[in-house]
Amino acid sequence: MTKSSERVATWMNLQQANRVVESALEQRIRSVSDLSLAEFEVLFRLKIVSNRPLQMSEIASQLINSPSGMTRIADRLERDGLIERETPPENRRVVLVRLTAKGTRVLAETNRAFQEALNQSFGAHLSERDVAELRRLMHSLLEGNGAWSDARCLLGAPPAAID
Amino acid sequence: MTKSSERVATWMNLQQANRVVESALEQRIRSVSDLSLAEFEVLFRLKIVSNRPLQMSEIASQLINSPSGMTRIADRLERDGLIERETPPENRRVVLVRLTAKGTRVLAETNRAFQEALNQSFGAHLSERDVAELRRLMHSLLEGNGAWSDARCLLGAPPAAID
DNA sequence: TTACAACAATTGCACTGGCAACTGTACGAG
DNA sequence: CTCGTACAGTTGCCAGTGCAATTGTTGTAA
Repeated sequence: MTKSSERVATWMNLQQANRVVESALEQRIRSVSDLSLAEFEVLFRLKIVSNRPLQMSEIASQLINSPSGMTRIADRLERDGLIERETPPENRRVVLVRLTAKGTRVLAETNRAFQEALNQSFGAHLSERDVAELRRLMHSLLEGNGAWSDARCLLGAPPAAID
Repeated sequence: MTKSSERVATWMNLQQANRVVESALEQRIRSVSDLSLAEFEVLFRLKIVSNRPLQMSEIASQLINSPSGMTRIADRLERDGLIERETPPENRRVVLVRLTAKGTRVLAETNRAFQEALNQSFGAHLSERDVAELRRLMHSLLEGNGAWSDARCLLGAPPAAID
């Protein structure tokens, strides 16, 4: 197989793997809550990755979706009472997003299902070593495309416990 | 870092890498044609992966999108004169999709851009060895999630030349 | 002070894609 | 033969998302 077609195949498999895992996670999350994967990820960022109120743009850049998309997701989460928006007086341009008590509770419950599904997806045929190797490769891929940012990952930051 | 949070980080990086590469490819393709990435992939399957007319459902299962989604994409491609639909007399349930001459031409042009973008995305920081390793991992991941199918990849089938 | 550029977020609009319901076809059981 | 079921594809409808334009805010230069 040529170098070029090897890359095509790899790209296709990457895409497929992503979709398969994504849909497994989405299904599992929906089975225990009303959250979409995107909504869950926002809550996850707020509590487990950062554990502090975040600006809309911070969350958006971490998840690589457009500002407008972020606004929509926040709309839904706010409507359901899982987050609160607040513009700080010292900079009235920004909007800080924080979890509500309900949001924290729902996240904790949903996170259990998420972790289960994740362990199932990655644990099934991948050794711990494989996972580490995979992460290294993703790291390289992101760097190579100028998309690496420490803020975007959990690097070195163990997740905060959920109370 | 715990085993669990390692997996979370890996999953997030996988997702990010996928999005970054996807958007790079999409942009590059759009810069030389009117095709979306999804539309390009259908043409690519028809000519380069299979090089024969395919049923709607065959293409859909390879790309893992819903039957209805496949119909919409085929609608657009047919409207633009890139593919033709034909129901064979021996089984009037199915619809065979084939490339038109125009479709073949557009694909050939667009494929050049696609390959360039792909080589740029994967070639930048990944050695040939890395790419092979990545593919192995994706293979495991798909198998572990019951989503492996030889039909879905290029395994062992060198791409046909585009005339 | 005023004018202007940069920035954060939101809104209007259009498009894509999925689910569920539907049409038409093939095939097996009785 | 005919009925019922499974199958392939399409359509109606709607949720999610991105782009471009807009609002409101901050900082800066004249």
